[in-house]
Amino acid sequence: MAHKPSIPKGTRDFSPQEMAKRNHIFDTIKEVYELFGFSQIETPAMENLSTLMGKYGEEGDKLLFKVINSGDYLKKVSADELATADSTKIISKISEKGLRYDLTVPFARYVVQHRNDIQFPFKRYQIQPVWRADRPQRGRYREFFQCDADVIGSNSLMNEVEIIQMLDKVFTKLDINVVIKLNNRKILAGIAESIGYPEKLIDITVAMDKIDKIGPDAVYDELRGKGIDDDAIQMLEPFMNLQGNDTNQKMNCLGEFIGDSAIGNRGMLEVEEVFDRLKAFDIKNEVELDLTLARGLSYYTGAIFEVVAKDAKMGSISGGGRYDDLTGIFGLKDVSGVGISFGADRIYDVLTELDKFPKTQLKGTQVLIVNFGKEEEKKAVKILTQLREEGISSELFPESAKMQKQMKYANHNNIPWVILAGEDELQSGVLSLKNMESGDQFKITIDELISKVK
RNA sequence: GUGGAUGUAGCUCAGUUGGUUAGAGCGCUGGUUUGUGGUGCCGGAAGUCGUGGGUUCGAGACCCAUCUUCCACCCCA
Repeated sequence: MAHKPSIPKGTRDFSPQEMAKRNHIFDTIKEVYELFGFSQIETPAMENLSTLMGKYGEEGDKLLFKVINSGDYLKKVSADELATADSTKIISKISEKGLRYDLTVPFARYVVQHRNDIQFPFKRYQIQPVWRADRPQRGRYREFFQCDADVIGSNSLMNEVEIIQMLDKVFTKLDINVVIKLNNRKILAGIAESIGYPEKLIDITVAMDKIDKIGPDAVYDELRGKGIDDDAIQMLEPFMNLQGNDTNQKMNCLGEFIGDSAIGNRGMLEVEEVFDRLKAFDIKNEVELDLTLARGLSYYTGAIFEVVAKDAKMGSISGGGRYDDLTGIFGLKDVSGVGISFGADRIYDVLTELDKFPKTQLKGTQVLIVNFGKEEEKKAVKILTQLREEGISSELFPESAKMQKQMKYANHNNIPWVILAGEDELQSGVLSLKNMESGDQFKITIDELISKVK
């Protein structure tokens, strides 16, 4: 090898062992989604750039991977334009496709495009990779999988409640202790309104969101930097300091604060209703009203969710919210949706850190038949076929290699049973079966073997 | 995108103020009287020291660039 081949920054290969673990995560999520009545769709890796641009804020546009046009892609660019070296201007001429940044926007596009075939409310789930041209770090990749579930075409807060149940169920099944954080964009809007800066909603919420990380003083500094005056900042203080999980206290404090804001009040009512409806269900994990939870995506309009693992240092491992008009941008008005996304790659990292992957061997080959040579192979093939017909994953070593090599192969691949069918066994008509874990070996007939391994 | 670290056998890492043929453990591989893996013993292969330049009589060590990974910021799953 002259130069070792490599893969692009922030992308990864997955080994068979890793795939077994990843599938454990995907299967768990899928199972819960289907249990709640969601059905699966897929959309292309590439979307038209016009579908993606402007949906994720200014930062998001920068993080989009653009796909350069095929053929002579510079043909449409004049020499003058090229000379300006203005990449933002030129990009629109040389690229009209981009890799999807998330699954929600492509879904909105899907809903609008197929509106006549869809029966609302439409509950779909989607498990596919997304791409972001971010700088990679731990738990942060340029290609990663999202596992989305959305209900579109229903305003009922029952959907929010179901989503919280699904979050709870998935993380309970995966054995990760989490805090499910809940907030509402309308409350945040009420706060911005009450301190006199309704137009600074995004700046205020982005700053508030960081309180856990950088502390109140740094948040106030950032707000000042955004042009919020000290009086307004002072008004924020009381509930910036509201910690813990006392929902009533938070709501009371909030009521006094944003009582005059119509939108704020609506947000409070929504949150109250969600908590109220939630009482009818047995939720295993903590559900916390977190008034500082903001979430960057600009399309959220109501409930917002975020899930954080209690026992691992990792950003959010799941997030979502309600968006009242995502399809509006694509020409379909007044269709509200609410959804969540599990970050499978981060969940993988958390499970690895906490050593929480199931210990029981994830299903692989159960039986290896040792290959003793041409003659014995004929009998071995029959046994192999019989085992497979019984639904037992089994393989015959493809060549009559040394016994040591074949045993090592079984060992390395965690194959629990090895069948020895050599000259002796063919004579006597019984097989030798070896348990690779205990090392025990005994004579057995094929039928006994099948019932034992099955 | 901004700032800071990192990169030596497949993996985890040693490598002294620049000085002969670059080391260990694990893994891999061969043997241990040829029908038995995972534990023992003996042997072996394996590295253009991330890549490309430069300084020097001499560079794995120093300088520059570039890439990767990691860390902080931004933002986020």
